[in-house]
Amino acid sequence: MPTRSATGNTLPLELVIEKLGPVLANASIKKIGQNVKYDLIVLKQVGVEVAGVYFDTMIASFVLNPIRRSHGMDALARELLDYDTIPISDLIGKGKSQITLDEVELQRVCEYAAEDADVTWRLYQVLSGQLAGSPFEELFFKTEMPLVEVLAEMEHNGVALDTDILAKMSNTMAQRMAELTRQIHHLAEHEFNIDSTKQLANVLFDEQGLPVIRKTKTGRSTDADTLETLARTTDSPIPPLVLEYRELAKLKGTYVDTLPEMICERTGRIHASFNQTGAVTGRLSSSAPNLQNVPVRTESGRQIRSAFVAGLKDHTLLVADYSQIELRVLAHFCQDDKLLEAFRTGLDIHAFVASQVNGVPMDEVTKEQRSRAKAVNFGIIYGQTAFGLSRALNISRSDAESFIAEYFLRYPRIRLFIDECIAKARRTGYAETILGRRRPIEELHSRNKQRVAFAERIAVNTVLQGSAADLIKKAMIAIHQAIRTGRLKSRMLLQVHDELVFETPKNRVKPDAEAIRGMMTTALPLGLPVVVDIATGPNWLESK
DNA sequence: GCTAGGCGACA
DNA sequence: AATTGTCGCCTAGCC
Repeated sequence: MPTRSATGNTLPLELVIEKLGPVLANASIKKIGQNVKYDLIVLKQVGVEVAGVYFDTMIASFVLNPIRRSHGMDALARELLDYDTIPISDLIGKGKSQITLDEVELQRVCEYAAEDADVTWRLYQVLSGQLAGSPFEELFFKTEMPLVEVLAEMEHNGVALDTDILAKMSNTMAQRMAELTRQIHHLAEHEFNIDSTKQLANVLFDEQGLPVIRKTKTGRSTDADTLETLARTTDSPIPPLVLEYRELAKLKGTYVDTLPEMICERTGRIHASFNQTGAVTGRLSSSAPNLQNVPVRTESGRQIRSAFVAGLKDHTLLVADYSQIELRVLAHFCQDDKLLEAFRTGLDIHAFVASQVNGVPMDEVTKEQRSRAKAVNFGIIYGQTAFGLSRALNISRSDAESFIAEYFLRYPRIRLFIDECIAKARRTGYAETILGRRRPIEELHSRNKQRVAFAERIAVNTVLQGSAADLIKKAMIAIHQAIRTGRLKSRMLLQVHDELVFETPKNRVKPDAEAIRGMMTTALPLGLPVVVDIATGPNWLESK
């Protein structure tokens, strides 16, 4: 049964369904136009390109458009289209050839959307039959599909930005960068482009005669690690200046000067895209702009968060984040008694592990011991080796080895879980999350040892990262439902993997916070406490 | 204009 | 070789 696409070309249904499997397994398909404004761009591209390059994307919109329709999202799409006239051409202009939409083209885009919705609605009905009773039923019908609407609403809500704060930061940073530039050029005894790693390497390693620490694929590394080593081990004054310059350049270029340009004229807010299949593990991704990597680690970076504000009168931002969620998921899967016990009694998990591994009481754990335990805890999630740990902690490899050995001695069931993840992936060809989301993993049978090791790390990490993603998606759907029924007065603005940001009426903070906490902690039954920390404040910095 | 590489922001 | 998953800025080099 061939299905007519938006462009009038034929697309065999069998092919569509064949394609859908990997989407559900969240394989290699990178782009799904699941958000309204992006969908329309995609349709425009499909109209221009036909089902070639943009094939995968088109499939995705086939699946997702009808859901929007069934939830009355078409009005939302029209509303967004209105103000997205300019961003559409902007976005296309970014990577593709420049296209400016005039009135006529805009009309055509709308027609494509309508026609596509008709076709995909029929397709969806067929797919429903295909998927009913399949292993993907819960994941597809109860999670990913309902989430489409949640994401559409989040994108529609947008987040308010205080541009005055950023403008002031920009000025301060520009001054400091000019001063750093002057100093660096003076020390190098000539001007050069500090942003160019190639030119910087020439200055540092050729002209200044500093030792090469590490090589990249094409040259000599000048990354932060390298510059820190140079700052520590040589008496050249240049590396620390470059480090400071780099930090400022990154913040200014990526956030401080760029975010204000992304403000929608009509709404006065930033409407990022939350991409539903942007990550192979089942996590969301965010783009245009990416609001999932807004700085928080360094003090100057953190300040950028103060520009994200509650944009409605008598509202506050409310931030709810899962505490140690991936470690809790690990505890859920491996059922290690000591780990479960630690979470059930609400202990500081890193300090607890440190006390176990070092054989000292909890209250005698040093900062050093705790931070090592923390690094190992994260390392487990990433499939770390002794070499990797030694580098991360700046300790000897043998120390790292003995620490890891001691760790697995204390937590044998974690070792068992890791081995089972790998064995299962080898047997079935995929890693599987708590909701049955699958990620195909091919390289476990490779003859290349390095690739096998990589595949093994993926096999473990995907289960943990993906299950945590499943959990928060479930929570988002529940919360969205409560918002729809009016039980909650908050609006969902952002998702940052283990964190949700809301805009909440000030007089509703208490009831909404408790309801949100309740839905986040019970989104899926893990068999151990799930802890959610909640904070409020006038901006994203002070809500912590 | 487009792409690859280096780098670095986040969980 | 050496810890998972993303997005995006900037440069350099090719067309």
